[in-house]
Amino acid sequence: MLEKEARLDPRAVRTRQYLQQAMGELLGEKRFHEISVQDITARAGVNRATFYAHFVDKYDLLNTSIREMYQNMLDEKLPAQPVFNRANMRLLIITVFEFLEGFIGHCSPGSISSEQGLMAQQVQVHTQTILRGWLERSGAVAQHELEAVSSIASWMIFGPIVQVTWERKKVSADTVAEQLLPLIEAGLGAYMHAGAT
Amino acid sequence: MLEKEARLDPRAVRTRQYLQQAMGELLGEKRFHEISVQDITARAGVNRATFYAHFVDKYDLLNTSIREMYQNMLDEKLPAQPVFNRANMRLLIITVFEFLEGFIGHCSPGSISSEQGLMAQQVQVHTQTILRGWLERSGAVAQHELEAVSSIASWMIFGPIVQVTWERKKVSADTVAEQLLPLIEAGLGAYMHAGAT
DNA sequence: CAACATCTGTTGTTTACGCAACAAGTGCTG
DNA sequence: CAGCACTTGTTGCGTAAACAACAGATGTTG
Repeated sequence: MLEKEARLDPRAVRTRQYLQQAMGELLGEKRFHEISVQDITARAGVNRATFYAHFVDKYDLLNTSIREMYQNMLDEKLPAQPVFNRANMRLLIITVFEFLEGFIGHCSPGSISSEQGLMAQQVQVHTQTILRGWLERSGAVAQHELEAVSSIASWMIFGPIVQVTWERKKVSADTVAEQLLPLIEAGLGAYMHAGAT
Repeated sequence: MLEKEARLDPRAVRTRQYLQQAMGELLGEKRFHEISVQDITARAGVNRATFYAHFVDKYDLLNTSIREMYQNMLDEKLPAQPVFNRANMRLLIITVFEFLEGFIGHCSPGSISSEQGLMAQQVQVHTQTILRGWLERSGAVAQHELEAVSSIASWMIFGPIVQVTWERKKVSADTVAEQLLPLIEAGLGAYMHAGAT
């Protein structure tokens, strides 16, 4: 992602950071449903009314945080203006895998907490949004097909990875990518850009 | 020190912390006279106009920071309401020694920078202020003698310690205290409280 | 020395945030 | 179920900080 268009007031930037950091700390101490907005703001040292100037509720805070962390990881691994091609799909698969593993990899098998469910959902939705952008940039899909194709593509990546991650199978991100790419190409190769980047 | 009487607005507390932390970082990178208020506020992420809402200039910031750090160390080592007695003088000597050593102990012998000079001055002045408070609490000194006695007492502690520290002699805080206490008692024993605490 | 770049100290205005309070909602307990 | 403690979402007001701009001061350079 390029430089933000409008510079945010440093105070607002800071406040959001405090709130997000507080949420992260509290999630390490108790379950999501046990955490109140009061807890978050007290931990962050921010007035509770200020919380509502930035987020609708604690779900909004969590979802936003997850999306931003995921997007930061994508920004690190992918080119600045990715198109829908094999190389970028590979990088995306690896990123999704590593991101999910980072969250789920620390739980006992079969245990799915509400925060993990929420987190997984955010990753899927955001992955779809990203793919939609890629497809639009490539111009290989008709406008009315964008939603369908991006949804299918995201689930082809997301579904198998979620299953592998939740079942705690010992596989590497590269292995997963090598297994998924041929299948994705078989189904969506028609929309793929032939060139690099 | 007991709980502050009026709760400071958390925003102001934070801003001061940022500024003080920025000063500390910059002092590790360049000399005091090379540091501008602009540098400090940029590092702290605080608007320059805000700096002047809290401090008169960069000297004020440095002096205040030194005094607060020193006072924090004193608060850790001394009882809540110290009186002018042998035990507390001993603790004070140890604290002064350790505080000065913490700043000066990392320089080459004979090298006295302007920040160290400023820092030493703050310690002497603050030590005198503290001793004045002790004497006043003990009631063993007439009002018109408070300044003189507290000044003498502070220099009897401060002077020898500064010399030892600057000359880089390898002595412990306890050793210095054992050497200074008899001399201080000989000179100021008449004002000392006999009891503990 | 004049010109210039940089910094300082200040000012008025705008913006984000702190605070106290309130009504309503939620969960727990006897 | 009623009572209670706690939380939520919101509001109006006051406060601290951000911002842009200005005049003056300071240090450097040709």
